[in-house]
Amino acid sequence: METITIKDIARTLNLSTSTVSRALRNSYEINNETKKLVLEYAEKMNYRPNPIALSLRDSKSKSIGVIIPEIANNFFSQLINGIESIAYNMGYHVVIFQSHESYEREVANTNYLVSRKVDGLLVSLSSLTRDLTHFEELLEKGMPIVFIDRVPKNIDIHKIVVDNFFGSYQATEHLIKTGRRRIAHVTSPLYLSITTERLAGYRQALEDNGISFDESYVKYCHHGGMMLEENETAVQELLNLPEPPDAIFTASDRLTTSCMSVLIQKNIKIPEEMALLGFTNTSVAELFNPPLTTVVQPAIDMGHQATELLIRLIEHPKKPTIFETRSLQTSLIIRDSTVEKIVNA
Amino acid sequence: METITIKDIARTLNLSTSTVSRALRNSYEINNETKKLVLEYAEKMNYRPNPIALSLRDSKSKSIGVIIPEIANNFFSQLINGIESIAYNMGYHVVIFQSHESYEREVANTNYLVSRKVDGLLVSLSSLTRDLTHFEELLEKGMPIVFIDRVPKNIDIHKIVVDNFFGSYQATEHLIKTGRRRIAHVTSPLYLSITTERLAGYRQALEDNGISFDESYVKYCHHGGMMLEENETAVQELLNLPEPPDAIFTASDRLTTSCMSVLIQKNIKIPEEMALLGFTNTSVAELFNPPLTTVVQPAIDMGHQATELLIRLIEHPKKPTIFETRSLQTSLIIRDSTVEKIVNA
DNA sequence: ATCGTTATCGGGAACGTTACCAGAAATTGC
DNA sequence: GCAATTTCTGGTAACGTTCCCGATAACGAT
Repeated sequence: METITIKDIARTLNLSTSTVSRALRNSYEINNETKKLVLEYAEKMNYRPNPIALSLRDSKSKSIGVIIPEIANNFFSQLINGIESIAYNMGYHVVIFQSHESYEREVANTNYLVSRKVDGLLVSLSSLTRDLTHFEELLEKGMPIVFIDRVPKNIDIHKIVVDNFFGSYQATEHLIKTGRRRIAHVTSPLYLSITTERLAGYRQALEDNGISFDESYVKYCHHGGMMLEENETAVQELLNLPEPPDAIFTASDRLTTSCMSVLIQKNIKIPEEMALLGFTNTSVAELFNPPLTTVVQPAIDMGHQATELLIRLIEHPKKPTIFETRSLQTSLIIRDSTVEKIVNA
Repeated sequence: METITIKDIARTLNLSTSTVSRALRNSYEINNETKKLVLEYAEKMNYRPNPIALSLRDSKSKSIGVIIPEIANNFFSQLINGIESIAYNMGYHVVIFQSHESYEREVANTNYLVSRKVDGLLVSLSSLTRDLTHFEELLEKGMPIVFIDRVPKNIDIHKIVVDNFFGSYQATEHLIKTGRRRIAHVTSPLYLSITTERLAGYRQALEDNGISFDESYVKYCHHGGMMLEENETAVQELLNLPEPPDAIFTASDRLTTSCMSVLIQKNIKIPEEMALLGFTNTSVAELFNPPLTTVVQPAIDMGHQATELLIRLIEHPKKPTIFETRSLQTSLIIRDSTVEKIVNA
């Protein structure tokens, strides 16, 4: 039962490949009986067009490439689910690559996907990506790209983001309203847009509430929480401060869980000694000890929107003048890690 | 800066495509100066061979397909990381597809990957897959396939599994030794091999310790924990028993967290009223309330072994007589969800 | 000088598909 | 009844690459 081709059909049916091809595409210029003949035989033989041949011919592949830092992270895996559901419905396939927060792998993945003739790219930057020429070149060639969440700064691009400023503002405000004054912020490297935006929201919330911003309360982790030691020292440095914080606000998924892990390990009571609140999409935040107050991003919806936009760009390649930015809302889910429970005396 | 082909090189260098092709492959029958000329020009123009054309020609793609239930699950995302690292080093690319525990999507993904000419397949069955003809056909055609974890029963195949019997036995024994007698088992559908093996280990441990097996303590969840309601009723039915269990042993990742979620929701104290122990690879089990005792599978190593085996099968297509089964060990990590803490009086 | 070798290169086919260009047969119009 | 049109089908090139088969020249060897 080898795979059957148009040539095979043509041979057994005594037709030319052109005729078979057109019959299969239901072309108007083919006799109905011939069509029926071909279609039935193709059906019987379980004919499937060879996508490789099609790709080679049309240099397009009906597939979109996804480059993300890592899939073992609920935000990104939910994002992928959002991407897949739309792509699937619109007849596109999704090819996923992880950069593992490495610039080199991001570049390698990009090159490979391009040579594989993906029709478009969905990208969330690695935390170590500072140089963007690999994407800029593609953009100039006209490759449709939509960036998600971790988007480049200072380039005109299509992007799907959340209102990081507000999400961060709201979170910080919540901490202030629940009585915290010395709020630390553990975040990603400054050259990522999400970092500056979240930092700005945090800072604004502090200042709007009469708390002066203190740079020593801000820690930047370059590996996005992938290296526990980095996180550990960040937290330790915070604890060593003359006035250690009474709350930590973490800016990304990994950072949040690894900070919590460090706090537990150091036997610091949450929320009594230290409130904890973080950006994360973990599905099990309510199982944590204590259940974790989180800023969650609409990952699935972001995937939907990004994919819709990308496929629109692919199928209607217009003048690339208007770059679209869609900004979605985060939601703050309050649980026990920021609110002291009233213990019965 | 369009992509450059062998033809382009041939034209500008006044050579034939054959010569250029051979020069690039460093063939012996090409003059060293010509070689140098071609190689330097190719380098300068950043020539990259078109993998699509190569695939079409050789009907192989230097890529392997992965079909798993879902990536938003730590076991599978760790598995993927294991797969990727080996594949990457051996020059293969990895194409990931999710079945979302749906038989239809598993079949669709399989067909697509085959038409995309992947050189081999790594598969972990969906929980709703009972018919295996889509894989059996491929096997007969000689497609290299290695199954992982959720493997078919009653077929001769290559597979990487864990010693489910022992993992389960050990877990159940731990529950017994910590004083539990009425141990429930929440698991996947019976037609999955992991289900019967884990069930057998559970049963054996009970009987070896003088506890008779009671079918009413076993609940099968067909959607692998994807549907919370199914889980909820399972737990509720256990609680409604004349003698409700004092421990629940869950057999898979999703099942474990969703059971815990139900228990918390019903305000049942863990481990005092109910011990909980489950198969899961979640990286945050220690953050849970209480920290969760888990049976963890060596997911990354399983990915390594499966990929090594698969690539060996791809590159050395021998007689398919000897089917290899590699069985790895699980490890029981004891935390508070099964051990009552001594509370200060 | 003729022939077999060696070194070096080009031509063409093939992988599976579609699009363009023709051409034959059938049908229409007058 | 003949030209014009419609209806249907076939041939071929092209996408990028490799490989098989020849071809050409130079070079000794006989």
